[in-house]
Amino acid sequence: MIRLLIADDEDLIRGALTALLELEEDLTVAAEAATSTDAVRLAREHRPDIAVLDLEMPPADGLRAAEEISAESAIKIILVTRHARPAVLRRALAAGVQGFVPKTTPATRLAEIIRDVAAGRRYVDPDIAASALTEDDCPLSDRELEVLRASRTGASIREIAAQVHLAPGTVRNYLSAAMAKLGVNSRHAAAHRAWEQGWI
Amino acid sequence: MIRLLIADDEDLIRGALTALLELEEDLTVAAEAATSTDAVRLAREHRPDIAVLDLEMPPADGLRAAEEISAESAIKIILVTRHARPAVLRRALAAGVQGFVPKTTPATRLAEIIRDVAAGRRYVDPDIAASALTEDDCPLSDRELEVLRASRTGASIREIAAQVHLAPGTVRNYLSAAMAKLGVNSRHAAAHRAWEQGWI
DNA sequence: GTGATCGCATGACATCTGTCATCAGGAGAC
DNA sequence: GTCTCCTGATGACAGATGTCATGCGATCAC
Repeated sequence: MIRLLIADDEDLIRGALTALLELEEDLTVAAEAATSTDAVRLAREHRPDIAVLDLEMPPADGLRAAEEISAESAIKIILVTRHARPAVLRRALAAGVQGFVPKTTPATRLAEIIRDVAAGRRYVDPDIAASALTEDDCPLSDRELEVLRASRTGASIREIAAQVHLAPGTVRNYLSAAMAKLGVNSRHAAAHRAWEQGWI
Repeated sequence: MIRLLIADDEDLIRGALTALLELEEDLTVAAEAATSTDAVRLAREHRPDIAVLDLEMPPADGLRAAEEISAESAIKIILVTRHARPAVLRRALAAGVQGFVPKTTPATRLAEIIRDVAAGRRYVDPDIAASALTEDDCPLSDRELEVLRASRTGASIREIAAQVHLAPGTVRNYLSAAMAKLGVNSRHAAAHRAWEQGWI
């Protein structure tokens, strides 16, 4: 019997996933978590074989939870995400996850993937993997990503500067560099583009 | 037996919901749709008792599908959404839906809600309904919403003007008015705020 | 040591944005 | 008819933003 931890912030989805997986003879849901912190705690308490984590989960995202769980245990991790971009996959693999499943995967496949991972194999969505190999990597530096992230809410240069503890002029330089790299001419367009690509 | 149409663009979620609902003795899933256009078509073909539609669904959103379905048939509609804001609820009720269910609803409740709606009652998430009654309505005019919508991707005034077929100066006026109403001082912050509120 | 590179900052300049006052043409109200 | 709204448009102005050249210190290779 493969024991699972299911983590998703949306009760409806989490419950539906649990129902789906409990239909399988060899799978059982040992615990459910609605937040990334709960996921880490419940993984520690219940020691499931596999943790199925949603990527989009407050307060820290599922990636952070995945890092923590795999750092302190041998629990295998399958990351489920709506925002399946090559960049996200890269980050997920770096965090030590064994499975990467976009929400566009047919529901019937999920149980098979779980069994695969339980058997020690890895699973990565083939489409995403293919794009990850061909697509360009993120050309932005850490600082550039940081200021772009801060500008997503429409903040002014001054506000961004305060947030990242830099001089306003410096912020403008980073934004300018990012805009040039992304081929746009406003930081808002740059932030939008970077978000689309899964870079921030 | 209550016959259902399930529409959600994410295969995994749709399949999980189907599994969840098929567990109930008196419910059966007659059709599944992955797009809003498919939802309309399958509703016409299969004549389910109730259509369970995800709000966030390409190409037109679930609201549009809900309008079309309820315009041409007596099929009852339950709208499921991640982005449950009072403004969205208002629009949903105007579109003629019988049930409004945020994805934070416990999975165990969904079947009960479906039975309620099938019995001719309405269901609206109580929290959202309460906020809808107390919270301020959207203060923005149609034009203001239109230009804000167009500015979400970080477009320049000139690009927005081209999109909405107005003079650049006029666009600036509308944006300025919207910014004043929302208490911010950049159109990007205004667009972000309006999006947060579910107005665009 | 020297030199190269990198991260952070500054200042000058042209352009874009946001604000505001104003105007022209319709649509209704009376 | 006149008067009043409303939508769309224009122009002027201040301030914010994007671009670019430059400076300064720390680090690293040699």
